[in-house]
Amino acid sequence: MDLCDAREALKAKGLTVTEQRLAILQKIFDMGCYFTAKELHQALPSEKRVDLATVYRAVRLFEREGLVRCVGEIGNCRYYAKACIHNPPHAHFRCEKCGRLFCLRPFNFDDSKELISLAGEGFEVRRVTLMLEGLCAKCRKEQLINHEEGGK
Amino acid sequence: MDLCDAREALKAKGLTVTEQRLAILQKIFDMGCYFTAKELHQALPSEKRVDLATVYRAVRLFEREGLVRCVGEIGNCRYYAKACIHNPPHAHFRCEKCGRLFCLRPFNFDDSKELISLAGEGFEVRRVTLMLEGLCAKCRKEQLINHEEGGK
DNA sequence: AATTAGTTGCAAATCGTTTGCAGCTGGTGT
DNA sequence: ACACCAGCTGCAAACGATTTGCAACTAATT
Repeated sequence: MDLCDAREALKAKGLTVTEQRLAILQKIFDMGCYFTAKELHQALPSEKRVDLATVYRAVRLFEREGLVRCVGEIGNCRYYAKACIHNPPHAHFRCEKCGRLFCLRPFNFDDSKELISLAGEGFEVRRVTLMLEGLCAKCRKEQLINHEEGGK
Repeated sequence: MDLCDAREALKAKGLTVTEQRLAILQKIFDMGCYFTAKELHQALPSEKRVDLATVYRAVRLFEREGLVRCVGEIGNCRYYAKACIHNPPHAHFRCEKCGRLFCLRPFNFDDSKELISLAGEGFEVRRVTLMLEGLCAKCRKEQLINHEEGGK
């Protein structure tokens, strides 16, 4: 199943359809690669007055239902992405300098036997989070330039 | 360098040697696979009266200096491990049921060209965090048993 | 339309972590 | 041994993301 219509998705999961959930889920479908609960909340039209707590509750619910998945935790804040065949699991790169998060080329979850086999016998792997950290190309270049200038 | 003596390690890094840092770093060397700042704080002898804030500051400092590394963030809390050749980077598994964290067999950071190559040209990868999540063997077994009983 | 289980908004609570600040201490030069 | 000062520490308060209690509201069912 790979629904892009919020109402259909909620119904398919047997969830109560409310205005707030529709707005939140539709926004999730419209969002780019990843988002935080706060970004989601801010992206919602303010006249709808969806409470931040409601956004958190909805995201948690959608995560349990497999409509959304957590792609990483940075600082004390969680990043989510819509879970659908158009957005397969993939690694992320976080720049220590500018803080930006980059989506990397997908690693195939099912084929990545090697990653999953890291877990021992009897373990059930439901999620793999792969986060790389360091300097992005832009910040690395800037740092090199600064070093040169400083070294003169 | 792979020091196991707290005082030597601090000196080698050019850091001020204080009673508190000695106690904290020595405890880190004595700790098992991973620890949180709070666990570290609680593990310290209470008569020393090392403040929790001091522990946080020390851990952050040690991380910057490469004595310690962050192995993952779960919920809003960070897990650290001592960084030394006896404790090479390795994946972790977190059980969704019991919350336990397991150390998995190490993946070789230097050899894992494949993981690092996920980042694009020009990116500098300084850290790789690989976290698997799901059910540990014990919780999985318990769940199977419960399902059987429930299905009778 | 009545019922009810589930949902929402609001405010307050949590929890890990960070920070401001005044007092203390380690390391250096005398 | 002494004085000095940058850097640490303890304390309490601040912070930011997330969760929760509760009373009012609403979707789905009868």
